[in-house]
Amino acid sequence: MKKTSLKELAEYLGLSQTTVSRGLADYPEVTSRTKERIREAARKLNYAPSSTAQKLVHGKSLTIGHVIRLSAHMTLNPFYADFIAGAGEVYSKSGYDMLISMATPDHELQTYRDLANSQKVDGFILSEPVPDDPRIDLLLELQIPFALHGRSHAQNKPAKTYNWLDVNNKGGFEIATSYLLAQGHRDIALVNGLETFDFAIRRKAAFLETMKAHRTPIRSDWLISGDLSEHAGFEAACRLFSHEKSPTAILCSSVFLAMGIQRALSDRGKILGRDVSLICWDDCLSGFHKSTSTPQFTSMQSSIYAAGTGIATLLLDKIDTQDKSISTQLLEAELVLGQSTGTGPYYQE
Amino acid sequence: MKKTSLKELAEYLGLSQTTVSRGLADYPEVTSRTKERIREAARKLNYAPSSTAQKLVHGKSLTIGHVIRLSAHMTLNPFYADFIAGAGEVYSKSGYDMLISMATPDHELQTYRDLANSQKVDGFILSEPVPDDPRIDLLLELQIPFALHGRSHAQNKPAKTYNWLDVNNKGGFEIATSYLLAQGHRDIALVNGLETFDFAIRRKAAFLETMKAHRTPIRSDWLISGDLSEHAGFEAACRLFSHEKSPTAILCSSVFLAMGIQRALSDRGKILGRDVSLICWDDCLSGFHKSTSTPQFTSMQSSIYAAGTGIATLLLDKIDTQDKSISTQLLEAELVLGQSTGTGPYYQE
DNA sequence: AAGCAGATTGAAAGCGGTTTCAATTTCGGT
DNA sequence: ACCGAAATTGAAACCGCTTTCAATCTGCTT
Repeated sequence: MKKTSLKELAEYLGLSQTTVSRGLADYPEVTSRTKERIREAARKLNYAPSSTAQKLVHGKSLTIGHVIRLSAHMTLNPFYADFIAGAGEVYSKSGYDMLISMATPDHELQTYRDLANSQKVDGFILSEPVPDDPRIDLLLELQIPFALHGRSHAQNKPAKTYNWLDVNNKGGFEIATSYLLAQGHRDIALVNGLETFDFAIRRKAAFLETMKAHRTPIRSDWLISGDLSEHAGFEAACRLFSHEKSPTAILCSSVFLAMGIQRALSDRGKILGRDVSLICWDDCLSGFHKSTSTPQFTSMQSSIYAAGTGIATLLLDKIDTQDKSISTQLLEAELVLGQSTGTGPYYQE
Repeated sequence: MKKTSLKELAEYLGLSQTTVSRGLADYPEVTSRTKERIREAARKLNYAPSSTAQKLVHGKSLTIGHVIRLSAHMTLNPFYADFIAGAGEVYSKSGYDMLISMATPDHELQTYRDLANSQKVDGFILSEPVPDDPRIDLLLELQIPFALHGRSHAQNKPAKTYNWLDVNNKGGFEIATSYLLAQGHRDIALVNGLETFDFAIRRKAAFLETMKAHRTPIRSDWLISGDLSEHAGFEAACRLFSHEKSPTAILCSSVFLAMGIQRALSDRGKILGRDVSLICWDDCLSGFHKSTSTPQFTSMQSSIYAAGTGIATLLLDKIDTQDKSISTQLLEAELVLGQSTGTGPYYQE
């Protein structure tokens, strides 16, 4: 099956390229009879317009770029798959394509620059923001549409103006902390992500503020931050339970951490929900937990797939309508009770 | 910062488009002095060639397509992130882009067809093959280069000829089964993936054959297959340990299954490595386990990241050299001893 | 039958580059 | 000072499509 060009198709039909092009694009001035002829010939000759040529004419790439930062350890956030799936869904429905590019941290900004300048993409979705994220300044300067998944905490600068969609990390951890307090826990530890990331900063702030509001003391060695891996969770729990005094409840930032914590507790003969309570943030990695009756972990749930569809919709809307205004969107996380929480020593009806 | 076209750049320099184009492409016939002038002006005016225009003239898209099948449950294989990271690494080094498209099962073939006909991609990487995978026939017919991650078991047809890269599932499970037998286990259960997938078929065959070769009986209700999720692992283990007679060792197809199995055993007060042995297939989801001293699970390890780089390299080589011959590559999985295995009742020095 | 509006059709000009091929310039040799 | 070869440069064609604008073809009015 060979590829046919518009020219060949037109010659075959004895028509001009103009008419054939218009016929396929369903222009009103082409008779429906000839339209039918054209469509049939196109099918027969297996014709499909070259998207490259179309892009050139229209001056748009109909492509959205996602640049994935490969850290030094080549580690990649497994949730990214879900996020991309959500965004990709939206793209295909709107006739857009998704271009994914890997970049090591030192090439990252240049990658954005190249993609924008060569006009390979009409816009970007950014993930994993850090405070004062330099990508924001760059893309504002390049004047290319973009939307950020999360927010970038700006320190001494005027408020940035850019599109973002974030989950309410602060509100979520306020709810979680309050819940643990209400269940009679006072000795609560935090096992968080690296505080170079915006989400970790917000979650920690929520935890500290809520504890303070309840006049509950916090032990600084119970504030742990690190990778969001099973191993890091295991190590953190080992540290938390190596002294005589240990927490009765833990708040952690990922299901992977939660699994590691559970393993460490198991090793010590402690049972989650009975001896120690645990609430974890759960980005709902699909396929991980299907319709269990009661979930293993009590968690703050938010679908990262939904975040993907939401942010893609937001960006495409900005691009299609040429709307220069800024949109932001905050998704709420939901407290879902599982088997990992129970009442603490200070509980009262 | 506005975009500049070649024409504008040429006018600014007082040169022809031809010379400027050649200067930027580092043609030998342009004096190094003018080359320098051109490069500087390009930098100053922020010029970068339009990749669309370049693609049109070269007739190639320099893009590889990955079509991701979204199952009915919108569930996505989390390992895919790693696989893509590996492939993406190779692409960026070779100047290729990666186009990712989501497709529901009923639109899947059409998605491939559209991408190929509109010449958006120069080739495809296929994942998650099923027996007699229809995508293979389609792409062979469309005459577009592609490579399959895995293999497609053909039933009553002549041997397919296509490029593939697979991990040695059969060899891996033979090693794992033999190891369990050598450690004195006889009552071994298999918790496998869905047998609609090629890898699951091969692993089951390896298990059955190895058991048979050792004249060890197999209980059909100890052959379980299902999703590769934590939950499925939990359920499978619950089933395996609900009768008086239960296995002393388990072979399972994913770390997620392993975690679910461990949880179910924990609930029953059984300890992995002491009461029950477990070997799991581990695709080495990055960030999941960083340099632990002794790994939690004994496993057959194979890096899916490496599979991504390998298959991308294979495909790009075929495309760049126009080589029509077929290449195949089999990666070996490695048995890595962890804490989840110990000797069984029939063990002897 | 002439005149004209309205309906179809097509030639040609881009879109932004690369490349062929011809034209011009430079330079060494005599 | 003159000639030809080598080095440099540029005009124009082309990649495959869309769209402007002019040309042709209808059918209807008077």
